[in-house]
Order: sequence, then C-alpha cells, then structure tokens
Amino acid sequence: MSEAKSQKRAEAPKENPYLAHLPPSERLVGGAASGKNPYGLAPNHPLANFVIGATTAEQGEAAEEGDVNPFNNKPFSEKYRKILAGRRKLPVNKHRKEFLNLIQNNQVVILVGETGSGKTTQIPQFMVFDELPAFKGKKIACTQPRRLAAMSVAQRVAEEMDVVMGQEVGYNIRFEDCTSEKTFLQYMTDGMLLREAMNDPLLSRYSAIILDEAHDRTLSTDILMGLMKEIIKKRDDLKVVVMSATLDAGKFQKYFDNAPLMSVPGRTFPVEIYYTPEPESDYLEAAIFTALQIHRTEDAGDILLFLTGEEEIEDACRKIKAESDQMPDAGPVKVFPLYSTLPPQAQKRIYEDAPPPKTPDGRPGRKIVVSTNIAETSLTIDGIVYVIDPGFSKQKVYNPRIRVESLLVSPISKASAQQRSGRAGRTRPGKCFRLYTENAFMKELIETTYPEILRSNLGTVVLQLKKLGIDDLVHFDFMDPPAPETLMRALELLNYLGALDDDGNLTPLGATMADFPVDPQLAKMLIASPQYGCSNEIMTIVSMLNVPLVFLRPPDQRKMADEAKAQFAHPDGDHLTLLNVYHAYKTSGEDQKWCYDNFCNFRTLKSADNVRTQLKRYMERCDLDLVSLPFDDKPKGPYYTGIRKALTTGYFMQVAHQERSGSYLTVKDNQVVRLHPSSCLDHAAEWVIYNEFVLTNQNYIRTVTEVKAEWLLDVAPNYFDLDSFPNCEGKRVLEKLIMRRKSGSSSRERGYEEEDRKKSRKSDRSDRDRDRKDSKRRR
DNA sequence: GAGCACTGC
Repeated sequence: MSEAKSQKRAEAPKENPYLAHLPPSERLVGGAASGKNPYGLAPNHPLANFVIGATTAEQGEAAEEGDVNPFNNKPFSEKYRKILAGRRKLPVNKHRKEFLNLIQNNQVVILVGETGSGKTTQIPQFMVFDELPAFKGKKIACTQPRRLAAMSVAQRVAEEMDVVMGQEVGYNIRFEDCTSEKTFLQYMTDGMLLREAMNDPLLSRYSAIILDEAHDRTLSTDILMGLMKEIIKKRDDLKVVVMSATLDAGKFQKYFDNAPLMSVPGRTFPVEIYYTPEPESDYLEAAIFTALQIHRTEDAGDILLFLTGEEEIEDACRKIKAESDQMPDAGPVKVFPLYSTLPPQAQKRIYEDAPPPKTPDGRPGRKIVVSTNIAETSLTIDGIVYVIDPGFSKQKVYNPRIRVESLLVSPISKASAQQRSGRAGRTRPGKCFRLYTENAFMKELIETTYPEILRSNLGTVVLQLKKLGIDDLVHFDFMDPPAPETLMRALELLNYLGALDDDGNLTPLGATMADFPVDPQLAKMLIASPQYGCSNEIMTIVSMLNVPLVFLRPPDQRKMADEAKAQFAHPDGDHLTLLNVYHAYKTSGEDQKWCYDNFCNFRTLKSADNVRTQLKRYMERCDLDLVSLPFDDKPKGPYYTGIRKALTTGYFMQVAHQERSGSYLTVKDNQVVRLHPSSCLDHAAEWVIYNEFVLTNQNYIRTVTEVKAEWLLDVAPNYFDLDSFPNCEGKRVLEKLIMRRKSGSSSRERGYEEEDRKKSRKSDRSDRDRDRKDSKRRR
C-alpha cells in the first residue's frame, strides 16, 4: 500500500464501512496491526504504534510519561514532569478513556465541565495524541471568547507539553499571531476563527475544532456553532467538541442532533448561599450595609461585591471605606474598584494582599473588591471567601423598532447568580449573600442570560453570514433564532449600504465590506473614501471610533480637561475633532507625557494606531488607494469637505435635522434627540450625521458632524425615497431639494437652468436663515 | 451640560 493512500485512509478512518467489524487498531492499513505507521516514524518513536483516531488513553499517557517529547524529539524537562504529576490529578484526567471513546465514534461531542475540571487545557491535548494533526498537516483549534484567555491558556499548555510557545502550541488573536508552520494546537478567539471561515468556508486547515466556553453564547460562538452544523455535513473527517458549563448542556446536545454528552465535575469548595427574607428596595444601600456587616462579624477572608457600573462602584468604594474606617472594633480594610475601563495598573491592585491586623491579636484585615461583571467571567481573584450579589448587571438590549442598542440595568439570570456565588469557593469554603429572596431566585430569574444574538443589532452578523455563503438566513439553524424584525433591519441596512442587492445577495462591495473588521457603515465609508480623496483621514477617523473615548475628564479637573479638548475642537464636528487629536498625538511623537498634559488617554490612542495599521493593511489588500487632499485648514475648505462627504457615504441613515423649534429629529424615525453635551459642533447645523444614539434619561446623539442635504441625496438617492419617511421639516426640505433637482434637469432642456438655480439657492438660504433665527430666539 | 456592562475581528 502506498504511503499516500494510507494517509488518506488515516485522515478519514470511518469512510470504509466494510472494516467496521474489526477492532479499531486493525482498520488502518499501515497501523499497529501491520507493525508500521502511516507517517514513516522510526519503530522506536514514542508514537510509532499510534493509529490516528484509534488510540487509547494508556498509549497517550505512556507517550507523555516517556523520556522524549514525541513532538520535537527533545528530552522532557524536569519542570515538565512536575507539571505532569499535577495534571494527572485534574478531574478531567479520569475521563480520558471515556472521552476518546466518544470522540472516536462520534463526529460531535458535548463536554460539560465546571470550573477547575481542567477541560480547557487537557481536552485539546487528549485530542492531539489521538488526532496527531502534526503528521497530517492539520491543526486543532480551540476557541475562547476572550483574548486574554486564549493567550494564557496557550502559554500554560505549551508548558504542559514542554514546547516553546508559538511553535507546536500557539495562539492567534487580533493584532497577534503567535503561531508558526509547526503549530498543530492553536488557541484562538472565536471571532478570529469566524474571520478565517469567511475565506475558508470549510475550515480545511483544521482536523478538529473545539468551541470552549460555549455557554457564554457570544455572537461569534453562536455563528460558529451554526457553521459547524453546516461544515460537518460536508466534512466527515472533522471532529467537533463543544465545551460548556453545566446549565445549558441539554440544549447544546439537542442542537447538535443528540450528540453524546460527557460531564466532568469541577474542583471547587462548597459555598453557602444566604438570601434576604424580604426584597430589598435599595440594592446599593443593602450591598454596602452587607459588606460592612461581613467585615464586622465574619472570619478572615476577602469580599467580592458585584455592582453594575463605574459610577456606582466608585461611589460604593468611598462609602465602604469611610464607614469601615470608623468602626472601632473592626480590622483595617483595603477597598478596590474593578471595571474594564480602569487603567491596568489600578486593575492589578485587586491582587494585593489584605492588610495585616492593626495589632498582632487584633481583628483580621480584609480586602474588599467592588466589581462589575468583569469578575464574573473574565477575571478571577483568588482568596475571595464572601460574595455579595445584589442580582443586577448592565446588559445590552436592542430595539429594532428604533434601531437602537442601549445598556439597561437588568436582573441577572440563575446561571449568572451561580457563577457569582462560585467565586467564593475557589480556595476554600465560602459564603454568598444574595440580596434578593429565595423565591425571587426560583421564580423571577430567567435560567440563563439571553444570548447576545437576541440582544444586538445584527448588521455585521448578517454580512458575515452572507460572506460565509449562507444565503437563506431565515432557515439558517440558529441555536436561538433572532427576531425576524431584527434580521429585517439588518438586511435593510445592508441593502441601503449597497452590500446586498434587492434580492438579498451579496454584492462585490458587500464582499469587500465583510473583510473589514468594523461596522458595515464604517466599512462602507472606508471603501468609498478614495473617491473623495481622503482615505488616509477616514482610516484615522474609523480607528478612533473603534476604541474607547480618548478624552479624559477627571472629576476634579473638568475645567482643565475641557480646555485641553477645546484645542482640538473642529467647528464642524466631532469626527474632525477626532482626526485633529490623532494628528496632534502623532505630531507629539506618540508621547505619553503629551497625552497626560492634554487629557488624552495614551493607551486608547496607541490602540487606535494599532487598529489603523490593521485597516491600512486591509485597504492595501483590497487595492484601495491611500490618498489625502492637499491640506488647508479652512473649516469649509475642500480638505474637510471631502472628509465630511466621505463620512456621509456610511452615515446617511444616521442623520438628524434641526427643526424650527431648535431640537433635532432623526429623519427616519422622528425621534427627538439632543446633541450630546460633549459635542464640539459650535453652531446650529441644520443637518448632522451621528455615530451613536445614546439612550439614557434623554435621547442623545453622540459624535456628530455637520453635512449638507445635497450630499445625502448624492450618496444615497435610493434611500431618500421619501414616501416611506415620517413627516417632519427635514423631509420637506429634502422633498423641495429633490423637486428642484428634477425641475433643474428638465428646465435645463428648456434652457432655464441658470435662472432656476439662482432662485433655488436664494430660497434655500432664506429658509436656513429663518430656521437659525428661530432657534436662536428659543435659547 | 453628561456617562461608558463586557467581549471581539
């Protein structure tokens, strides 16, 4: 038998039904039965007798316990052996045989494992020894929802396998590909694998794909799961493992056509749960009270308190600190806030030790961490013994009617509550104080948080699915199908942007748009920008819009911060202001001190620069010219006008008109909105485009730029088919303009063109003047 | 005259 042929068999051992009666080890020609192996390994090689897809747990373990690392032929290190001993004690290790049995006989396996089971590090290694991807030029992928997890788990596994990180084991995340030709086990973010699928729809580089943390139900994981169902129909050599925490296991199993399920217990300590006897009317006050109470009466051990946002957290920290300092008979405390926008240095402080007692035999000191949801999944703090759970978190919601995503403080789910309480039992038995009644937990909390796909604007998702070749979205097998209206909104958006034609098919423009890792609107303006001679500038603006706010505003230095910002302010709007800041930052030599002096966030600017580099790469790959108009600093001069026109090509649906009353109305939905107070726009602009609709006590539009009605009609004539628009002054202005244009073109035939144009300019001006006077009067 | 839960490409 030729080597090539046996290799083919080895990749897809189940293809030959006639050999099914034989024990697995005899099914592969060139396998153990014939005393050979398919890859020409020397007979004394540790893997010489391995048969792909038919190995045993004992074989794998023996190879791990040998003298030489079979993957790089180097002797195992001392450190390796030490780590190996620890790995053997992980709960998942007892299930190696069971797991191999399942994965060898099924294409999809669901694996349920609680924290501390070792599934994320061990399961991929079990598969490596069974799949031997290295010897067939394939890889095993293991996805994580978060970058940090992908990196740190890869690092850990590289150590466990005694290889250099980035060689046999690596990770791949945005901005950082730490893999090589040799890499056969690759941790990566779920978004990264999805992006790869857009260019390789069958994910042919992989022999196995492990979707970890599937219970998180991120947008990317959800799409990947749907995609896996499609791919396995076409690739029977692909193995899929879906790993999740306990609660949803049945749902995953059902979704994957009753794939077998394996459960692995975790290794955590028991946590006692306490409920309040009556509902709390003020959770914040109750939370602070509980923290102080624990501090006064309970044994040593740190406290973790979950709240919903920055302001609430800083407030609570101050109050807890002030009150506990006044307790005469309690130990000292350190109180730390924790949320994602906190600078990394401040975030690291949560790992400091609790303070020592004031006197050698005094009450113990205590650390109290007050955190958002970030401590529920992304960050773990060892040493937490007491958890306080008020039962709320801020969650994203999408309202397709007004096409707005917003953040809402909402009750958490049972799954979240369990996750939170589990944080108390990582190092020893703990206690969790739930600030709601047991009845509320049982009857009012939903089982699991709604997956992101049900709470998001799906513009990007639909574009990605189309690019993945999924034409029929209605019949795509979503684990939780989004509301039809939400899908409609997305299709409509993409159609107006020109990404989909009227039949819903991806256009060439849409295919290019999907390549860019930004919102469809921003992708559109990037692609259009060379036509307006300003792709360099649009790349900068898009990058700045893809990072958190750069402007710092410390509560005690607001005035100075505002003055610093005023230096960059552009009279025609915030997009141009962002451009100014970026330029100033680059001119400063990317200087950290400059950022500090000018109240700009250094990290944010740095990451905007990173994003810009990436966008530039994509622009070049798509053959889009990188150009700028000659600079002139006149606000309405051609340089800035070109940029504003290019912005309009992506934002024409996010446009508001200033009515005579002085307030703005969104043109499509007639929502009354106000310019966000942070806006730099310094005059009453009749038409503005906006980046973001912020829904709080008021409706704000944030990051706005003045545009002209003419541009709107120029860039999106199809969109401004005004019959479908609600009545408002803005609509009437556009109608007039359209009329004028029509009569303009017909009168041209009759030779009245010039006169007509003059007339229309005049009436246009007087309209605007009147509006402006009106709005001034109101103020 | 005011906020930004958390991720990700």
